[in-house]
Order: sequence, then C-alpha cells, then structure tokens
Amino acid sequence: MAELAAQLRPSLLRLTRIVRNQRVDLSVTLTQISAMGTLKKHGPMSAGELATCERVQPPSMTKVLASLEERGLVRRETHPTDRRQVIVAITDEGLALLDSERRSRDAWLSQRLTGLTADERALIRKVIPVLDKLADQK
Amino acid sequence: MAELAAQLRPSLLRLTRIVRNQRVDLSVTLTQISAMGTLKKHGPMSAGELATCERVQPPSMTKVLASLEERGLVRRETHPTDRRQVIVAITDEGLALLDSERRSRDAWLSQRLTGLTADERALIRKVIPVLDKLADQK
DNA sequence: TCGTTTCGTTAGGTAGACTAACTATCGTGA
DNA sequence: TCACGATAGTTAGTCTACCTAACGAAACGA
Repeated sequence: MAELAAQLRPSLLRLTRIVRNQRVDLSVTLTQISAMGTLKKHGPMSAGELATCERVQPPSMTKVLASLEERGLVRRETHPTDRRQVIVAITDEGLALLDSERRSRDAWLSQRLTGLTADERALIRKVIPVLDKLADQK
Repeated sequence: MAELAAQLRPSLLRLTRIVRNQRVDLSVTLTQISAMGTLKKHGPMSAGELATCERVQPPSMTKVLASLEERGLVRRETHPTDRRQVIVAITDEGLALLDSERRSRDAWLSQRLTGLTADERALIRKVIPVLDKLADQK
C-alpha cells in the first residue's frame, strides 16, 4: 500500500508539472481556468464554497477571484440575506474564454492521449473518478 | 478525446495540490524528495540528466541541488573526463532521510488509499505506468 | 446586547517553476 | 593549433500559487 503511494506521488508530480506549464494563453493560469470551470459546472456559489471545491484555502481563492473579476471573467455579488458572503458567478466573457482556452489547452493533452493505446485511454477514463474520490476524502 | 483531457486536468491539479501540501517534515519539499528518489532509483547522473528525468529546466534543478547539497543529502562531483558536467549522487544521509520521509509522507496517501476498494486500488496501480508514459512522450 | 462564530480579505512569506544571460569547458574545422 | 560554435551548469530576476496569521464586518445566540 505504501509502495503504491510512493509510486503514484512522483508520477502525479511530473505529469502535473508538464500540464501546468503547457500554457497557451499566458494571460490566464491553470488555477484560474480550474476555478472558472467549477463555476461553470456547478453554477454560482460563495467564495468559501469555491475554495473548498478547489481544495485551496480561502485567501488563495480571494486572489484568484480578484484577478478574474478585474478582467470581467467572474462577477462578485453579496449574498441576498447574509452580507458576509460573496456569491461568485462566471460571466459570459468568462464562459467564452473558458471555451477557447479549454480547446487550445486540451489540444496538447489530447495529442498526448493519442499516443496511448485505446486500452490505456480507457484506463485513464476509469481512473479519473477514483482520483477525485482520493482528493475528496475527509 | 478532448473531453477526456478536460476531465483529467483538474483532477490531477487538485490531487497534486493536496499531496504537495501534505508535508510532514517541513525541512524537505516534495520536489526535493522526488529528485532524491530518482537518484536513489537510477543511481548517480549529471545535473542535466536529472533535470530531464524530473521534467524541469536546468536552473530549477540547480536550486534543488543547492539546497540538497547544503544539507549533505546529495554529493556533487565533476565528471572524470568532461569537466563541464556535474555528477550528482545521493549520500547515505540522503538515503536515510528519504526512507523516513517516504514513510511518513506516504502514511497519509496510504490512508487515503485504504478508503478505496481493492478494485480502485488495482486501477491506480495499473494507471501509474500510463501516466508516466503520458509524461515521457516527445 | 454583547460575546462568539463565520466569511472574506489583507499582509507577508515560501516553494517552485520559468527565461535570459553568463561562465567554463569541450570539440571541431580551417 | 586555435578560434569559434555548442554544451553544461549557474546566477539573476520574475512570476505563479500556495500557505498562515491577523483583521474587520456581519450574523447569531444566550
């Protein structure tokens, strides 16, 4: 079990290193893309909820939201009844950028994926929910 | 295919975020551990080779090696015939630290892994070489 | 209504990567 | 043989992306 952990860790590390640096439009970072993707997928939510989804601490999300809002990619509104909360929603500009960014970013990973066999791709498809389960625990 | 890429990316990102921050001994970082692990696995090699193995640029490796050497965890020697090259080897102290660090670091991931079913663990075991293949291409 | 909790932000720090530019060394072709 | 391009590594500087600690404002509960 510990051996499996020891093998998985560096593999994750290296692949993420490569994926993160594969930046097409330098104006938006992978972290920002990921946050917008969550907003697109799950709809508007509070800053804290978004931080939890993204597995970062609230201050990190504050910074991400600040740059995204500055560029009009998300909207921050105060919660209708609880004025401590900030509700974040993705804008149309955000959606548009997300789409174009996703396409170009994914091109690279897609191309790598074509280098795999169909069986290997099927394996990856099946392991994604397991990785998410791993990240979600506790 | 692009869809698979889009799903894999944020999952990798989040899991790595968690794994990286799961630091037991704050004196050694995951990046340093990974470099030492490669040295342990493949034996002494040049700084450039190590950078290639770890998928980082040479200057990044220089920094990693500088802190590791300062703490006596690796040894830097000049190549016997080519004095441009620097051959890096892990020291006994490095091996010892690697062992203890690996144990405590892996404890966390291992515990997460116990939350999975045997099938899910088998899936992860099988996907590791595929992830490495993905990182190694080109 | 006053203390406690919660939510988000500010401030400051560190890790970890990059590029550009430099030094030292090597190898080669005129 | 020696001058010049290529290669290996380092230095310098920058940037992203996290973190923790501390803070202010709002909400809540006794």
